[in-house]
Amino acid sequence: MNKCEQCIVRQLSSLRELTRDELIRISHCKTSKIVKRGEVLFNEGDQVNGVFCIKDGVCKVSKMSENGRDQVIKLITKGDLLGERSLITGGSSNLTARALNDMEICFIPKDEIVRDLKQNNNFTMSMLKDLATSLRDADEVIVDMAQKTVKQRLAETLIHLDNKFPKDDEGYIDVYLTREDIANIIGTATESAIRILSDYKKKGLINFKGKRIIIQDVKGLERIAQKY
Amino acid sequence: MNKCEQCIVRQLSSLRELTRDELIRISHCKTSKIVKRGEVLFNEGDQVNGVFCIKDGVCKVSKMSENGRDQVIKLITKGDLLGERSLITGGSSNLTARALNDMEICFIPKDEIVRDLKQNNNFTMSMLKDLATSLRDADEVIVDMAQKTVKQRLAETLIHLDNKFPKDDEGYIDVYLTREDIANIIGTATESAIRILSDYKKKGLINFKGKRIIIQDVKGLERIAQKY
DNA sequence: GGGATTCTATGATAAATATCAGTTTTTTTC
DNA sequence: GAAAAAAACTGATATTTATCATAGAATCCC
Repeated sequence: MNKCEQCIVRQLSSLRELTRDELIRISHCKTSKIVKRGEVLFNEGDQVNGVFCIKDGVCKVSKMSENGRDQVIKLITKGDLLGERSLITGGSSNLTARALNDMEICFIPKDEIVRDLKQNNNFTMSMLKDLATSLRDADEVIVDMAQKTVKQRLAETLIHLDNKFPKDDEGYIDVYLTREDIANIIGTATESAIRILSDYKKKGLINFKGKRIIIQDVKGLERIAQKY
Repeated sequence: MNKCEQCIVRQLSSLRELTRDELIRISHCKTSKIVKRGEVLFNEGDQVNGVFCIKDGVCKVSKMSENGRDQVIKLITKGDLLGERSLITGGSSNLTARALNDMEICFIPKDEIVRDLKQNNNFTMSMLKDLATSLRDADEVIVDMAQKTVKQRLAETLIHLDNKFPKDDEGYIDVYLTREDIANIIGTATESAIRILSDYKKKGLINFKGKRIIIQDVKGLERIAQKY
């Protein structure tokens, strides 16, 4: 069994507020798991009876729209927590999580987390701060979705991906997204996303080989994302 | 000075978790205020050094998009809290709040709330639950903005307004929104909102006299909002 | 390693939505 | 209560985006 103490997730998430004793207890009840690319961590409507710690890999968290298209709400990556919101609201998940590549995760049962939330106010406060920040980010997304064009949103998403993910040896953004995934992040038709990507490539803003994308002109993309 | 104990806001918000003693302390440091229609409670970028309790009236909370259009994120009404998120994240507000009609509000200084958050875990947990629920709602909004047509979003907004606000003697929804406000809720041009409203009126789904709107066929609106 | 499948790409067209211009109506203000 | 300002409305047109159809490229899978 791996120690939680040195875990990357502990360093980056609210779990850093747990005391040594609490951490030891968590260490003993957590379970580790490998999730293969394409596999589902949980589905919309599932009861999520705990919190996932992402030790490695990336997953997309999405929600099915009433008209049958999937909307990617966020990408969860190494060091992140997943499922804490459903745990707090108590009900089943409103979102689906699916692995984009092979993942290494731990699962902490609900009761253990709830116990710590009730007893360790620093932990609760840190969680509160995280949620408040997420809400602020959500406001941004809502404004962008409502007011910006598809071209602007794609430019923004490319910048966002460039910031969030590491680069491989040649500088390509290290995340496995199909064109459909990208379209589902910005909320457009796959064909539209493809067309705009090709256009940005032609203009020298980006380059790509298949799914491997590299940003060549961040300033240019920023100009598109901001200027109307 | 009004007692906080019987206040509507206390009944409907996380403040219900405060103990009698905490409430008495809050009672003594809060300030009451009248805000006239059109006045701003706080602007994007302002330091909001406390929490607003809405005793009466309605305000719109919006955010300016980079292309210069205002997006209404939510409507805040009688019984709601306002400003707690900025308080928790610590920084300045990312949103602007403006009164839609005359309002009666109380203001509780930041330090008092923070003190209670640190000492009363029930209060913190309740706040945590509220934020988690708001995040879930935000997910819904993001999906709708990204995937639904303007017609669908307007239908949805009308249903939403019908649920959220009381009705006057004749059954009209009791909220003062211009056509531009409505357009800024659904994220479209004012002219588009006007056209679709007229269309819905012609189809007998709604009726309106000026800003006073009445829903005549909820089922019909639901069908539009859901079916693609 | 070759067939099946999924993914990417492109053109043609249709549909949705924004913009611009101008008019009428309502609301505010003095 | 009249003038000014703001809001609501309508038509014409341009732009954006989705849809449909089809073909080539990459990937998966025995």
